[in-house]
Amino acid sequence: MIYRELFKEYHAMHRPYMNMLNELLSKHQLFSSQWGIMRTLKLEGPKNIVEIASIFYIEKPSASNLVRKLAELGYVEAVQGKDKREKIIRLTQQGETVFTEVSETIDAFLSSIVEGISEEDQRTVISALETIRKNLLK
Amino acid sequence: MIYRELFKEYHAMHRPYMNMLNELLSKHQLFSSQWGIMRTLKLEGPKNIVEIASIFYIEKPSASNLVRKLAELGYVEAVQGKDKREKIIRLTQQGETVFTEVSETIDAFLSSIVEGISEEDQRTVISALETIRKNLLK
DNA sequence: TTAATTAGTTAGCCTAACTAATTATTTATC
DNA sequence: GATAAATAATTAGTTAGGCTAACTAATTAA
Repeated sequence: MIYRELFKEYHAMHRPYMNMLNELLSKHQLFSSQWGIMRTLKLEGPKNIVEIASIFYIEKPSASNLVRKLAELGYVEAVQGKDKREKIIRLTQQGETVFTEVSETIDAFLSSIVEGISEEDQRTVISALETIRKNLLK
Repeated sequence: MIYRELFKEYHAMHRPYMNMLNELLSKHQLFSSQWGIMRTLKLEGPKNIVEIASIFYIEKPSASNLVRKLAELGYVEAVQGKDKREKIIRLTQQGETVFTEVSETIDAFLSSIVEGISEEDQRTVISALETIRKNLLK
């Protein structure tokens, strides 16, 4: 029954975490969902809408909307692929610059909130969360 | 930089988890936020709106709304305290019954998704999440 | 007694998701 | 090669689940 406590603590930390994350991102007119997309585009390269939806386990219209907002901010742009229906989304130059800036803020924030957790324990957490996700998807 | 991976995995599992949880709860017209309140009232006894807001790190109007919806479902009721402004919220008889029923479903679900994670590792995760929450709140 | 505080609600806003239906294009089938 | 089926993306409309500002009613402090 220890898992009860696990998910209780999970829910307890979620809102304070999201609130703080969004507060930090708001200085750049960003929200966590949009930031997630920027991070993915930076680390994994350009992606189309279907790919973005699948990476974040959201529906296409949700992904499409988030990308539209990022494009309005000037942080991403679409290039047409071979397939004329497809929009390949990538960071703009401005997006790259903002990413670098925000990345520092977020890194400082994240490293501050894991203070007191050993690297070994962090690895255990990663592996546990991964197991949970995989159990959910099967 | 291992914390980057930790929060990446955190976000990756969050949506599949919430989707499944809400799907299970929907059979009883419940959502995860409402379920959280029912669980708290069951395990910790009656609470007023301010206490509920503080436990879930949400604002008073948000707590008030969630309680109103639970009351409309007939799962909770308010009794007046000594202070006439105060509403002390508790589970109704129907709420108790539903809690027991749903609890079984949710327990089965949660235990299925932690399959493959040792109890020791689960304790490590709990302790890590708790550390993060406390770092966030200081 | 009056001012400040507190509990709760109402109204209106926003993010972040969803489904259903539509358009444009590509791929598969006959 | 024509047509049917599938796919990429969008539009329109809905919802949960938060938020702030402003309010009423009751309590506490000055």
